[in-house]
Formats: sequence, structure tokens, C-alpha cells
Amino acid sequence: MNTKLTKSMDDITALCRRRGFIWQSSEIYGGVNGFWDYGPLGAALKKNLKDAWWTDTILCPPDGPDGKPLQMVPVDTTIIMNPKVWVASGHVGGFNDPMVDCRKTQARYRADHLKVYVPPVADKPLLVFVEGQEVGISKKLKKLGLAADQCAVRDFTELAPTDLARMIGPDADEPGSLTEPRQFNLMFTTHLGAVRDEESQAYLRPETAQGIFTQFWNVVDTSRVKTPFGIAQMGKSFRNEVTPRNFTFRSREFEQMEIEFFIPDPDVVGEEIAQTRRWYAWWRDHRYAWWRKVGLAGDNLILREHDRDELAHYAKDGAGTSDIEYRFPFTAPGFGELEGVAHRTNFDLRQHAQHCGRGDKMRYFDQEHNAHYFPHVIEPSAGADRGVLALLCEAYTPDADRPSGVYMKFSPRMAPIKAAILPLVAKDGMPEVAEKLYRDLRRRFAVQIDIKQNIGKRYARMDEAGTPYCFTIDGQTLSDQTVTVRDRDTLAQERIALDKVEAFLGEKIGG
RNA sequence: GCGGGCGUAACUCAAUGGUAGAGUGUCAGCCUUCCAAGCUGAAUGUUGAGGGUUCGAGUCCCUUCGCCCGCUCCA
Repeated sequence: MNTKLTKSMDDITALCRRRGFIWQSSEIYGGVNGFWDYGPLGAALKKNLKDAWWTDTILCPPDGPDGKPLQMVPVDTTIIMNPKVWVASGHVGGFNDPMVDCRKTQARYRADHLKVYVPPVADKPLLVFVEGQEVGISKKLKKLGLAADQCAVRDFTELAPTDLARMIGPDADEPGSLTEPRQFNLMFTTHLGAVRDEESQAYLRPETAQGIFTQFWNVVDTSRVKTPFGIAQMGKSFRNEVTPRNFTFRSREFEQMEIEFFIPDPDVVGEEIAQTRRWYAWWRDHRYAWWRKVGLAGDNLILREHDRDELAHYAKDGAGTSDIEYRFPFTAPGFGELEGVAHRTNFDLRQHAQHCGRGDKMRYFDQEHNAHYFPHVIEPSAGADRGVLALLCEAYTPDADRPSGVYMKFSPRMAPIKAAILPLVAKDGMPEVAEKLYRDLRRRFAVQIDIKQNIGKRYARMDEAGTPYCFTIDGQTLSDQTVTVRDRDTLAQERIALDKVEAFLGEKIGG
């Protein structure tokens, strides 16, 4: 029995595996770093989280700060898009530079920033330095018995990889510590069609947001929305992370739940300046409240406003950026990001308007203010897999007093199995009553029937699956048509009428 | 990518260089009127993978993959 009362990530991972929440992708082949599969319970849990997000942000969001019903519409865009999208968004240009690492000093340099002093004789080392930072170079050369005017200065990128063994890195003392230049782009590439050349190269999206931005104009033209309104999308994204770590927290394939909420440009519509801050704060606070509502209600969830200097380039001039963060066992006492809420200004829409060549013609027309502008955007961007991981960590509750040693305290709305139907013993007509109840309930709820083994083992199984309620058919059921309800968290039992079970679940689950 | 640690059944762990095992779980049967109880039986392993040393490798060596920790990275 596990008597540990603190939550350990190893124990949580073991339970996820044992009970079928999360497995390593392609495990029988040794797995693949940064990719994870959801088993039956995990897939159900994730769907519950995504359904809650869809319902609570698209179908029935809370009223906005203006007291009016929020306008929200969904889209579902492709993972592979025209590569120009990623040029416009800045994902291709900014991060495509080959980098060189120094094994000795752990330093990392851009290859195109490096210059090399090449001595006239082959048995002397080559001295590498960062362009513009040549302080102390002549001293270093002197030590090697060289003078600067004897050496040719070449670009690092012109030299052959075979020269690496003779090179002394900018911060190193001995040759041979530099690696070959490597591409450091976090986007996965692929090729469209049969020919694998530069022309056919495409990318797997690193964020779903750009699908929303590129279809912004079609949404406006077809769905009768006007600012302020939001477009929401959930879907897979891909980042070729250098170091996938911490279970599913940093995966290379992951699912996002993103909203782009479009509001008037405060510079154009003067009286709306305060609105930008108001909308930003409203989304920030409501997204935080939503995570608490789905089960992260304890001290482990925090809302953290970013400092000015950690803002992304597109958000520098904005109303702010904040993270909703969860204290995972592997980040404690620190926190890990679940969702970021950012005022992205109108950077993305302007970029796309410019790159597609139509420029200001693509400005949105605001009839109410009689003004053309590119709307600003508040972006609440959440990680579905990180949300699931947080739900798992939060639910994991060691309890030395119960036979399983642990139970999963999911909120009823998130629980993969809402209820179990258990005949106390497999005779005297109890299985038949249980089966009828099971057939009735499964039409509306995710329920399971379990007849095998003794009742204690079945309760224990349900504790590890996080099933909030167990209905048990016993001898008394046969005479008075009542069953017991066992509450997962309190272990308390009460009797309710067999024909009230469905209403009971409906009330507790909200289904 | 760098440095360190670790890979044996679904899980937790044994096995001096000499026949791969136990407990738990799972499954089947019996029993059982409320919390992994009891009895009987069954299935599950190319010891992460691939090489090498050896008469013989889970054990020693090399490579590789994966996991954990620390750096690095995270628009």
C-alpha cells in the first residue's frame, strides 16, 4: 500500500499508465520523445475538458463587460497552411538561424555572427570570435604565437566542418569544443507532393492562432459578427521542442484551445481606449475563473501578470499579458503555464494584410463608429493537454485509510466515468436489476457496470478511475426498489429510490 | 544539444558471470449481503533495442532508444 501522503509525479505517472489515462506514443517500439497517447480514461477526461471549453466559451459564454451576450463563433482550420503564413507571422524569419554550441562553456552562438582568424600555417589553431566583440583577441593570438596581421579573417560559415577540431571557441581555451552549425527552428517541416525540394516545403502549424487570423475576413463576411466578437478554435499544434520534458507538459504534438477576441482599434476609435484594458482584464479574470470551475480550485492555480520585459514583441505596446499557471509537482514550488491571455494589438492582422499584398484595403469597417481599422485582439490561448495534466495532478489524492491508497478527485463534470452500477453479489437477481439500470443510464451518462469480484475491489477500482458515484444493488433493492449511493470523496452512503437515480445523476453531473 | 543517474511481467521489486523469480494487479471458477477479504487455477518476459567479450551475460564492454535530474531552449 502506498502510505505516502505527498503527491509524487512518479506515482501520478504510474497511475496514469496503470489505469489507462496516458501512455507513451508507439511504446512497443521504444516510444518517441515528446509524444503521448491517451488511453480510454484519458481520452474521456480530455474530451470532457474540451467539451466544457466549447460550451463555456463558444455556445454559452458569460456576458461581456458591456453586459451584452458575447458573440463567439468557431472555426476549424488546417494544420498545414500556405508557408507564407509563417513568414507573415514571423515564425520563419526570426528563428531560422543556424546555431553553434560550445561543449565546454555551454555557450550558444549564431553561426552568421562568428568570424575566424585563420593562421598561415596548418598546425596552429583557428581562433573564433563573435563579430564586433574582438576585445582581448590580440592577447589570445599572441599567446598562440600569432599576430593579427598574419591571419586571414574568414566567415565561420565558409569553413569546412573538418576545421572544427582546430577551432578555439570565443569563450573557450582549447580547440575542438564547437559543434557543427545546426538549424534551430521549432517548426516541423514537411513537403507537399512527391518532389522534396525547397519549393514544396511546408510547415506543421506551431499555433492554431494563425488559422483564425487568416480566415478573419471570411468570418466577418459570412457570419454577421461585428466588433467586439471572438473566433475560437481548438486543434493540434506542433513544436519541435529541444527538450520535451515533464510528462505531457512540454510535448512536440499538443492541442490548443484558442480564442482571438477582436475589439475596436483604440487609436482609431478614441472613446474605446479604456475598453481595451477592460476587455483584457475581463478575459483574464474569466479564464482564471473557468479553470477554477473545472476543478483547479485550490491554492495550486494562480493568475500572474507578466512584467514588461518578458512580453512578446507583438505585445509590447499592449494592455498586458498574463498567465494562468498551475503548481505541478515537477514545477513546485514554482508554476507552469496553462493558458496565456495576451493583448496582441493588431499585429497579426496587419502582417497578413501586408504580406498578402492588399494592405489597408483589408481594414475592417466599423459602421457604428464609421471607421476603418484593423481590430485589436485579446488572445486567451490554453493548452488542452496541460489542462488535462493539471486535472490529473489536482485530482490525485493519496489516502492511506482506503484500500486503493489513492483516489482521483475529479469534479463530476470532468470525471471520465460518472457512475458505476454494482450488484453487491452476483446472484439473487441483483445482476439483472443492475443491468437494467445500466441500460437506462448509459443513454445519458458515461457509466460502467461491474459485476466481477467482491464489492471492495470494485469500489477501489472506481476510486482510481475517479468515479464520483457508485450505485449498489443489494438485498433491500429487491424488496423496496432502493439502491445505495456511495460518494467517492466522503465514502458516505445513502439510499435513494431506483427510479430517482437518473435524476440524481443529472443534478450532480449537470448532464 | 551538454553533463549526471536509471531501464527485469501491467505495477513494486528479487536473482555471486551458471535453469529468469516473488508479491500485487489482471483473467476464469468457487465463495462472498458494503470497501483491493478467502480458496483453486490461468495468462503475461527476445531482462528497452542492437552489437561485442565469454564455454556461458539480467549481471562486464560499446552503440542506440527511452525515462528522471541539472544546464540550454521556450518566438
